[in-house]
Amino acid sequence: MQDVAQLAGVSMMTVSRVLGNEVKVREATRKKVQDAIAELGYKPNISARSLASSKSHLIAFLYQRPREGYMGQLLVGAMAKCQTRGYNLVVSFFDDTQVDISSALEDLIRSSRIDGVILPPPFADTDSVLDILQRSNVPTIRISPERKECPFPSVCMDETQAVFEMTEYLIEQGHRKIGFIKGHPDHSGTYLRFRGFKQALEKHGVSLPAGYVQQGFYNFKSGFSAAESLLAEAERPTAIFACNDEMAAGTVAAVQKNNLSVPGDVSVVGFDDAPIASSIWPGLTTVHQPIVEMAERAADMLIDQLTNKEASATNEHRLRNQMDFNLVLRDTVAPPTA
Amino acid sequence: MQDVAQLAGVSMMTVSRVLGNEVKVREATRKKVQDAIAELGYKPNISARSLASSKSHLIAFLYQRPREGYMGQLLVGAMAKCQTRGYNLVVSFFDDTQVDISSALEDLIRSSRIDGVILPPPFADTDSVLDILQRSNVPTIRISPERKECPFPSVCMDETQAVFEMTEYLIEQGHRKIGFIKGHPDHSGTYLRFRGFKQALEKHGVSLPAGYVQQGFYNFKSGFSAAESLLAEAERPTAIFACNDEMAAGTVAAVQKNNLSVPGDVSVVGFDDAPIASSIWPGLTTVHQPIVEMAERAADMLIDQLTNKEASATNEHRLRNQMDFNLVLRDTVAPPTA
DNA sequence: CTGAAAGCGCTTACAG
DNA sequence: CTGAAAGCGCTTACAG
Repeated sequence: MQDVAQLAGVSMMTVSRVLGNEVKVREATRKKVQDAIAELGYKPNISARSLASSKSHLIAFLYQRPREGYMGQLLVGAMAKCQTRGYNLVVSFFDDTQVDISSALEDLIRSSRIDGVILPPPFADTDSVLDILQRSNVPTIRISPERKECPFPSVCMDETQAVFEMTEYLIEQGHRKIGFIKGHPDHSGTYLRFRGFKQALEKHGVSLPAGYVQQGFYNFKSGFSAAESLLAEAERPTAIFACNDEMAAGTVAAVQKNNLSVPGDVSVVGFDDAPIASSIWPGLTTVHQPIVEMAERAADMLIDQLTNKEASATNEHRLRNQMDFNLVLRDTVAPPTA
Repeated sequence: MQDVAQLAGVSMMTVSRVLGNEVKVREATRKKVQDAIAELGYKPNISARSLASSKSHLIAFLYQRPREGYMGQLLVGAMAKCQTRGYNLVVSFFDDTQVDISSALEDLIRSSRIDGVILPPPFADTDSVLDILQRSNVPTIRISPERKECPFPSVCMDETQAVFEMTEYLIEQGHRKIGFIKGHPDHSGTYLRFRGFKQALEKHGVSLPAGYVQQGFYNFKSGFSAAESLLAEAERPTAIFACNDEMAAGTVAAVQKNNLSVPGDVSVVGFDDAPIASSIWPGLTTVHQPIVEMAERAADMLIDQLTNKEASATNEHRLRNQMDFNLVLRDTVAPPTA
């Protein structure tokens, strides 16, 4: 940094300001400094910066195991964005097996001196986690929370509307016997999605027998066995809506195992458009969540807040933190045969 | 740290030594310091440490896209270990699309001041990458490389032997018409595995028609189409060996699409025991690689080397850097029906 | 809009 | 085996 300052004929302070992207630098000065940086190939030392500013430039991502595909994509998005904006992402696994998530989280905050947190489901709605974060005053962005009253901003999608539209699509195709596989009860999406499903059935006067709703847990196995229950119903459903793609894949496997065909005998739809959706045969008809983009936006919002740019950006964020979905119609839906 | 030193009645220097786990501290002194640390709940500031020691405590993991399941598990292992040993893992994506991997890597080394690198396939055998790392003097551990002559240590598995044994198992079941789906030509495992396959066929006098070997690229789609080619052979194979689980899953789907059953008509085996292996139906018979453990060991070896513990540990590592595999016999293999 | 001074919390290198 | 001094490369807080 010394060298850069010397080459540009200014003080280190000015170089620091250029790097920090502050406004109070004359354009000509800024230009000189940037040229010097480029010429010397200078890269700031992150440790020194962290020490001096008592900011760690670390963002934590609180990960819980299920939903591999979904979490994997969130990670990709968050990491990419953090990387380009000069932050590092610390991924912390909190498994169900972990006895005391609260104290583990408190340790993490104190020892890693985290600047902020990205909170995917299910933690985006976990009171104990939210409490600690608020008390510790750690800037946080939630991803797809169910409850809106929390003071932390969030990025989300209208999951209820998405499921509503997909269910209407099934109904338009002629389906009247539609089974539903719920996700893990800890996850907000489970409720949001079920709500949309019921709204669509109601609107079109389609009934929902009790046996048509099965509990799943967002993984392949639970989808498989939930589907087996559905297929064993006296009135076999002609279509099955699974709350995510892993369970939809399990459903497809269960149908095939029972010597029935997808979509000939049973139509199947999922949710997420995770990698597995295009990795099974037939290709899964599903709701596309812009998962990578949601994570990128969450990281952007968080870093904006950390760098005090939120003042100017607040309005923009308020507007753009609800993302668009779209239905991906692949090959697992067809009109019912009977 | 001041406070800890004061409470323990020693200098900061001694506290630092206890933290660094150096030997030259009297047991009694060490005990006092550790008690003080515990009482105060002191956590060292990583930034300050990095700055003073000019070590970043950052380890890079060079990631390339295909093989989601395999890479995901490597990441889990490497992250967990780094976390417990006080390092942070920086995951760097290098896609094929990236024009110039070399200069991207050089940037990464200079700007992030990385202490070391974990190098999974295919980079473990990529000359340009290895050259830069050697020239830059960055400690590196390779995972499952093909070539042994490189000076960087590695952790591996006897993939050739594993495939040999799995192939013998198919032959024991009575299969004589066995198709093979290769992986991406850039990846070392592709060759190691094909070698074991051919050795087993040779030993048992089983022939291998040219059409029985198809090219795949470690993803579902390529496995699906490679399998379709195999199934179209005049003499349809009764078993198919796919070089990884994603391609094996694609193979299972292709068989089912052709109205054949697995394993009734065609047996299928994979390699890795990635999450997808137990996420399809029927459950995939495959070679279990201890992927998480391999990554943990690689991280351990690297950190040992960085903290100069290698002197004492060298021998142990030399001995234990080849991991054991085992065959996981699930439900995709049965004797041929004809 | 720019600069001189002090300090962030550790470790290195030297003494003893 | 332990300690006093200096410094790592930045930023903060204060001047001008």
